[in-house]
Amino acid sequence: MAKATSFDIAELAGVSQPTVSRALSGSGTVSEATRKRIEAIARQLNYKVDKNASNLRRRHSETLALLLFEDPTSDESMINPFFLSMLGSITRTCAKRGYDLLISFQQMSANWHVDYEDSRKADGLILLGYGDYEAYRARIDQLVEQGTHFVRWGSVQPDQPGITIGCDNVQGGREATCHLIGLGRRRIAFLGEANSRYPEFLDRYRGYCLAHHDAGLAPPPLTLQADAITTEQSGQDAMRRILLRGDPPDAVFAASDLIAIGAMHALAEAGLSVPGDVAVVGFDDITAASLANPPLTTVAQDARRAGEMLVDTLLAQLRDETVEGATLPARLVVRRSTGVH
Amino acid sequence: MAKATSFDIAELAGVSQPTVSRALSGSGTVSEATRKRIEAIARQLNYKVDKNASNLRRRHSETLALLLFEDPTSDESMINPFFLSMLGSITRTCAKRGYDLLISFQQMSANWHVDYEDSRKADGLILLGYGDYEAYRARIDQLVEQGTHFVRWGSVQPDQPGITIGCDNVQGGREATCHLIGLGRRRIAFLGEANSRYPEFLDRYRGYCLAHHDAGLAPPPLTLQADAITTEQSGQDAMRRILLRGDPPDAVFAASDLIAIGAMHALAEAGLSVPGDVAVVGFDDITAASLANPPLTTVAQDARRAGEMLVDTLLAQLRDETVEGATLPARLVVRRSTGVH
DNA sequence: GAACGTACTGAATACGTATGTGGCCTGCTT
DNA sequence: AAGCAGGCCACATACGTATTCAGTACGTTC
Repeated sequence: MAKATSFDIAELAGVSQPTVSRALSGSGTVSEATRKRIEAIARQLNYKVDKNASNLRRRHSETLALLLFEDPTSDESMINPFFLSMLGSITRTCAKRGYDLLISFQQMSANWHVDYEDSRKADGLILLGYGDYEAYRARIDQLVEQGTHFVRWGSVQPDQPGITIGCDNVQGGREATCHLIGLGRRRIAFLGEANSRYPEFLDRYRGYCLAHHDAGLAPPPLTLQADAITTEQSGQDAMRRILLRGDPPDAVFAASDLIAIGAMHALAEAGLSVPGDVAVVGFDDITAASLANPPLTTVAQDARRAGEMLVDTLLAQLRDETVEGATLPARLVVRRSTGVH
Repeated sequence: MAKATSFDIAELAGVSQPTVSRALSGSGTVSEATRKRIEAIARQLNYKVDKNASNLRRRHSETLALLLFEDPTSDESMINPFFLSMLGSITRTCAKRGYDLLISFQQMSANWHVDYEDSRKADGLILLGYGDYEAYRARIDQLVEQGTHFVRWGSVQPDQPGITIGCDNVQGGREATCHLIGLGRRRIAFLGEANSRYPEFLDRYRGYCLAHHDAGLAPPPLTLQADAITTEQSGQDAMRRILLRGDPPDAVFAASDLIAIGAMHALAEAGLSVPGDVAVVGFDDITAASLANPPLTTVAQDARRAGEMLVDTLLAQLRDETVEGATLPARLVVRRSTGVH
């Protein structure tokens, strides 16, 4: 049986096709009686508006596209857990607003930027992805230039093109470090790239430095810092390197939970206890943080709120409202890895 | 600047619109010279085929929809980690095959079933969701009746409507339990609903019983079984209940990793060591399993393979090929929670 | 009773692409 | 020289909906 069209309904109802369209979209001025009749027939025929035809005519798709980039180096099956938790919030917010969500995991090398809005598959784009901002800056510039509607999750910087929403990584790093200082720790290591490739990490590192300053302490020495990307293995390696330098730290602030968990493994290897010898704080509050042993103190980003804001900001932009980026507060979640019950 | 259409290109190239369409779709008989010319102009105008118009005309959308249901009871922000890992594989496979992916997290109460294919937003559906099969059986029947194209991940049963792909939960449960028996454990608890609401859990329970039979042991007593759904809290509660019955087990086979991790917390509370006093095995091999302390022995489902099979089976179905469900093997991953290094 | 507003509906058309059909041209066969 | 095949292309049209415009019928007002 072929799919029912609005013409089929029109014929059965003894009206014209436009009347059917008006009756079902609710907006038109259609008498109550004919509307009831049309709706009944539509239900009976299991009629659904053809989205393609409708989108073509109305020139938008009621669909957003979520583009998740990854470092080309990361394991193919592995997705950053924090983004996954945001995914839930984004899909739910889209559903609430009546939008569909297209999803795509892109390597940054692919030229995703030419696709979704240009081909009218989506009305706007949500860009998600840690990482090497400079590497895709050119593509973002292109999006701005083309007038593509998009929002981005990431580190909020003053001179960025486009709309960016992110959490306050500086404040998060500051609170985490402040917490450790408050516990009497004075040799606090930082694990995570402290250069400009990962703006989030850089901000967290700056918060770490600021906390030292706040407390009137000397800036932490570079011997207490080691580069790591956000994998468990990388965190473990970084921790090992610091321990090899001798004179171990009494606390660790890791730029992500995965790094922190890797670091805890390295500490266990070295016979150091957590939090007895070394207190550990992570960042992100992924599921595994509360499941770790001991449960990991961490800085939580509000994934639900973040997803909502991304969607709602993008929708506002589609309505041609003036929108701007935002910074969400980070929240310290204290668990046993810093020795507090 | 308005978007370029195939007419614009046609005019600039001095040909008709159909020729542009044929040149760009590659299929038509267009001379090499004009094709090159058209392609150059298209690139210059940043032309992209309008998907809505194209889909309308061709009557399919090159898009699949992934519908993820959840128990209405589960926490809104929490998504089963195993499905998240499958998500990565599904999106990537879709991308490889040239399909887009729509995603939606549905409560089972919503009437998702009326939507995606009927409105031509997607050519087919992938249904993902643990859980109470009976509760949405009626909807699946309706999908079959309507001739909707879909595949489902779940427990493979003989009399099911539609195409189902799943992992061999019986074999997985059998191997896990066999592993524990091989370690000399004889009082092996099972955590997870052993009734029919969750067919996967039921299968794992059957594997657990079969392993006892294989080894010539008596069927395990019901005092060693406790119901749990797949959350950490529920696992912890279930383990506590069993411990309260006295005469603690020397091993635990949990129907999911989250349950197992909860159980380990309960064991730690009770002062029992893992694996010394009690060996623990989970199911799913979620990320947190390897991060747990001690790292959790578990039964891995091959998420990458599963995602590929779901997509490819669905695509074959769309090509009107005869397809059938399949069962993927499960693989035991031994870690320290069962005391083996 | 004429003029007019109101409430509803139908005819026509546009959205942008893909494809069936038929025509023109060139080059070749007999 | 007539016919024929094949390569290349244009014309016309279909896909299913949303919207503009114009019309009809009816009630209202003076």
